[in-house]
Amino acid sequence: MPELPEVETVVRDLRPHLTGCAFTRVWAGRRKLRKPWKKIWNRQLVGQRVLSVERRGKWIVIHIENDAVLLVHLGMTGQFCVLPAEAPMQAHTHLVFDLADGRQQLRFRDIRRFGSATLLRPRSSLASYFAESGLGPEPFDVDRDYFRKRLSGTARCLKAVLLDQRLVAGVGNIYADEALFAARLYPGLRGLDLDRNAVDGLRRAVRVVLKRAIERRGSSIRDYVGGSGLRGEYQNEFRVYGRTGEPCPRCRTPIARMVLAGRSTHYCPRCQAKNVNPRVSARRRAPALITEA
DNA sequence: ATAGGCGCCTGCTGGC
DNA sequence: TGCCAGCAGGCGCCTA
Repeated sequence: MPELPEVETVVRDLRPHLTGCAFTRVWAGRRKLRKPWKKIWNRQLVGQRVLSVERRGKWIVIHIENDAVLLVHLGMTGQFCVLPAEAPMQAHTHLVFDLADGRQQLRFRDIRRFGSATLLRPRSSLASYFAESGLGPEPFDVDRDYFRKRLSGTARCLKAVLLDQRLVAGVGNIYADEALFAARLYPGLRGLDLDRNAVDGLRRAVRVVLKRAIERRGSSIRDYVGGSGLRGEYQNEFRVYGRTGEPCPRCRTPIARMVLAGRSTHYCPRCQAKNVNPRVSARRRAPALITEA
C-alpha cells in the first residue's frame, strides 16, 4: 500500500505527537507480522522517550533514547496512528504503545500483515540495515548524472526500474504508473532505450508526482490513512492508475492495463509512446518495440 | 544480471 | 443467495 507520499504523511502526522514523549507500556498481539516482534523489546522501550520521527524510502524511522531505533514498514495495509486511549480497539491491531500523557496511544494495525516493526539496537545498525538491502537514494536527492547513469546502464523496463528500491527509494506501483504517464513514456521501454532528455524528463516526473501526492496527503484507495487517521486525497488526481478503460485525460484514448514486473500497469497507449521521443526523432524508433499492443 | 513465479496474509468484487 | 477466481498500495526468495 503505502508508498513514499503516504509514509511521509504518516511521519509528519506522528512527529508532533511523539517527539519528546515517552512510552509507558507496550503491548504486542500474538499474530506475527512479516518479522516477529520480540518480547524483550517491550522492556527496552518502556520509559524511553522519542527523539525524532523520520522517513527513509518507505520506512518509518523512530529514534529512541537509549541508542535504539524503532523501524516500521507498513507493507500493503499498515496503519500507524496516534489515537485516544479510549478509542475502540480495531481488529488487526498488532502493537499498542501507551504514551506518557496517558490519554493517547500509538497503534500499529495491519490487515494483511505484510508490514513489520523492529527494534534496532544500537542505533548505528540502522545504516548497515539499509546498506544490506541496497536501499537507494531519496528521489529528491537524486541528481541528473546518477539517474542518467543508472537508466542508461540497464535493459530492464522502466516500470521495473522505478519499482526497484535500490535505484530510488520510495516509488511503488501507483506512483510508477503516474510518473511514466507524466513523462509520456511507455512503461515497457528499457532504460537504455531512453535518450538524455527522456531520462531527465522521467526523473523530473517522479519528483513532481511525489511532491504533489505529498501535498495531497497521499492516496487512499481502501485501507490507507495517515498518522492522525485522516485519508489522503491524491487518488482523486490519478491520471492512469486504476483507470483501465477510462479516457486518457490528455487524448481521450482508453487507458490500457498490462502486467509488467509482475505488477498491474496502467498507461495510455497513445500518448505514452513506445519510441522515446516521437515528436523529435521518429528515426530512433526501435522496431522491436513497436510491435504488439 | 534479470525475469518470472511463488509465498506471505486478509478482504472485497464481479461473474456465474 | 452462494461460491470461486481474481485482484490489491510490498517485498524477499527461488529458479531458469
